[in-house]
Amino acid sequence: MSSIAQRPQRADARRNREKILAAASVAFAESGLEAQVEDIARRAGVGVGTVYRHFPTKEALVEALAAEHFEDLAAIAEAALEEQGDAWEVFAGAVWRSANAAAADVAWCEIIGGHPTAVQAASRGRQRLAGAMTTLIGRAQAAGLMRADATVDDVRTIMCGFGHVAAAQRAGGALDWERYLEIALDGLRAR
Amino acid sequence: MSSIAQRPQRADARRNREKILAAASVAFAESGLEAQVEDIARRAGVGVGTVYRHFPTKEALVEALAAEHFEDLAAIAEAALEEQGDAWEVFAGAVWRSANAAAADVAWCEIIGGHPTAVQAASRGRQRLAGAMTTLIGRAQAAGLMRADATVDDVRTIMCGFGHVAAAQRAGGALDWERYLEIALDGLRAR
DNA sequence: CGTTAAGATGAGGTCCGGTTCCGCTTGGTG
DNA sequence: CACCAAGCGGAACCGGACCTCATCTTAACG
Repeated sequence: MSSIAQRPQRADARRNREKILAAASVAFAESGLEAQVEDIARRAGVGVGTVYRHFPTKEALVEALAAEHFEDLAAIAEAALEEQGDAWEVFAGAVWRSANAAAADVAWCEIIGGHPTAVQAASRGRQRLAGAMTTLIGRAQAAGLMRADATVDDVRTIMCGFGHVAAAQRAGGALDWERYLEIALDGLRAR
Repeated sequence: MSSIAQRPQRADARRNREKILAAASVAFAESGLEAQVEDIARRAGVGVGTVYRHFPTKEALVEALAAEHFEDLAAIAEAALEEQGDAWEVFAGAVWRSANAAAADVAWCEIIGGHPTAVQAASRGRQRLAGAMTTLIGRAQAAGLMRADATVDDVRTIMCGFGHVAAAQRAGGALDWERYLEIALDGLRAR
């Protein structure tokens, strides 16, 4: 059973996998999750067949990138755990940093906004993110700076709205995601 | 030139137009704007060709319904203009009523959320809505109950987020649009 | 009741985008 | 260097959704 010690992946294959991931990242950032597989292949300089050799389905590609993004968000939140000072500012800073990271990337906005495919996957990063956020929220509440009934889900909900506002803004709507966050975070503050 | 006084539209045609509009309304409410033309035709009890006779394109159908929805929202806001009492409560009440009207209708959420097609159209209703909202906001600010820098665009932004949160909620996410609105509106309140 | 043009129909055209598949290429190994 | 399986390419396939059109139906009017 455990004789799966096959010959390791060929070097060019490993390289192609990376190229595809990078190309997909760019394409999705520009065009959102409806970017086309053929476009991704072209950017990566490979044929569509190669993309499908590495990722059985377009959805798998999306999941891989979504997982990556959630890991990034988790890293931001975990870094905030180390910060000293006003607990509200630490929390809000983490949210702002997350938003800034995501805002320029259409697909990232869609993922945060709750795109069905992305919601399933990325459980590991999402859990790390939720864990760190819970702590940040707890501290801000303990300091009396955040409304006592706030939960991680509230933050998730706000970030869902954020994702779509940012996406709509990039699509040309006269919206402003920074303003959105300002208001929404104010709504989480203690009165 | 002005001899366009053709024979009036046939009675069955007028009836069919209404049936199509009603069917589309239901289908879109259930499945969102990606509901299929064939499904709409089936619900209306007509052939697809008939749908296309009345609406040159699916987009035209969406626009017609979007316009209707914005008129409804405008009516809600204008009704609020007549209300007496706490200016903040009047404003918030109008927003809550709008949200309640839209929340059960997937397409309505998508439209409010800033669906590209819908944004173009419906200019008349949107203007009425914006006008009434501006007055409501002004009154609440004059009473010192709303943050002084709030604008109609802020409300639009919040409602964009709302639309998507509500849509995501219907799609199964563990989100809660009522909680969302509670927080967002709190963010608009004067401190 | 006959005539006519508006209206209805729905099978099929067309386009689009994900996925497959088979013949060719190539890195790795003996 | 010879060999071969892993890997690659991209034309073809396929399903799904919007839309068209040639043919049939019927409301309206004299």
